[in-house]
Amino acid sequence: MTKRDDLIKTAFELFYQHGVHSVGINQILAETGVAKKTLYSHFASKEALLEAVIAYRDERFRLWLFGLMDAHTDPEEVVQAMFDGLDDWFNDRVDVLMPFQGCFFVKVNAEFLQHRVNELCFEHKQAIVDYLVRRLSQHYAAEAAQRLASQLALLKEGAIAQAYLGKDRQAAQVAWRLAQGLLSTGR
Amino acid sequence: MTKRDDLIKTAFELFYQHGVHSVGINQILAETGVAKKTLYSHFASKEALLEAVIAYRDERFRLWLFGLMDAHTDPEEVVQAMFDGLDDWFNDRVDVLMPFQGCFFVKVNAEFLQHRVNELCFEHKQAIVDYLVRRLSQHYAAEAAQRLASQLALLKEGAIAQAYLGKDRQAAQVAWRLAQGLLSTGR
DNA sequence: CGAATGGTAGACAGATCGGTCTACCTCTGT
DNA sequence: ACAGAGGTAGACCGATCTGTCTACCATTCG
Repeated sequence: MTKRDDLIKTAFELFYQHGVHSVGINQILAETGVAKKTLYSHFASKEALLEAVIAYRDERFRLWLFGLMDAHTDPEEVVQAMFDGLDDWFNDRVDVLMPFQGCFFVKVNAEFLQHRVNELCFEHKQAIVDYLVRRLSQHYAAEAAQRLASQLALLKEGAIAQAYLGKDRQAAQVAWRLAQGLLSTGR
Repeated sequence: MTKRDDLIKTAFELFYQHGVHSVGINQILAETGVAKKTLYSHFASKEALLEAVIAYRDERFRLWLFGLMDAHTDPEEVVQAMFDGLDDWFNDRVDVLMPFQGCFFVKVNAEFLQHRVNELCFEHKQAIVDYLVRRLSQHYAAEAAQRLASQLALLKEGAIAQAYLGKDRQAAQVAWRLAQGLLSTGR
């Protein structure tokens, strides 16, 4: 593992747990054992490091989630794979995502306003909606696929929020039950 | 308006928009025109001010939301009142809540870990679930009321998340459609 | 061998933070 | 008129922040 990767991974863990503004550069350096000059040779600023961290988490999360869903073709199974995955995440059965602390992008987004990172967080969420639309379009009309994707995204975000702040580790199952109603009735 | 109230209101607006750690005491003082000594005569620390801000927002939000829902008795109307209210909030038609910037409690919660304010944020969410259970218990069995409240809370949080980070101002209507399916089928 | 490269350790600068304290001003009640 | 209360303005303190810079060390390569 390169020092650059080590910095990104450690920064992610600290940002994820304590928030971006609560974590200092020196804390990240102490945790990794990397020298300050090395950090600033890889990243122009703390903000540049944060952007790399966002890209890192975005890639990890999407690869994990889409990997689960790619294994199915039936739309109900595709969607179930997502909520089953969320259930695993909420209950810390997914090593690659680190212990569950809510949605990293929601948390980062909460700390900034009219800032470049807000756009990056939005793009992550949008990429997941786009994937849902793409998969659902194989079995539904364009309009229905779009509507279903919006509804499923809402259920996914609701589940994450309830699992974290609401401390309901079974929120993914609640969301999945609601999603089943959607897929069967085609509301 | 007392200086104390002015401080709380201004601190809320700044914390809500930019995050707690991004806003300094001096910024709040400059905005209100209150002297630093006056602030520290009312609040022991920035953290104490934050706790007062949380209590302020909690009261305002609950009074607004419960006020809407208290006006109805039929469970479907009670729930519809909630999602109609959310729709008004997302589209800035509720002066008392300030321009929509997502859920204040979710944002504050994101900036702290194992901290007193996390508990306060949780209590706000719990108070709303408790209210839902109480209202639904008038027309449903205890178990069904509990299950419905969990589902509705998930839909509410999902709508807020989608409206803010997802930039979907119609998220409340999406959530309401899903809620209608719940109430009619009694799933 | 000896120069260059790329790392470490950490002092340092400049800004900003939360919080304290002094000095002054302006009302109010007697 | 005058004492006291409560406000303002802002200097000030120590801590901490991001980011720069110097000095040194280890490895590698000609």
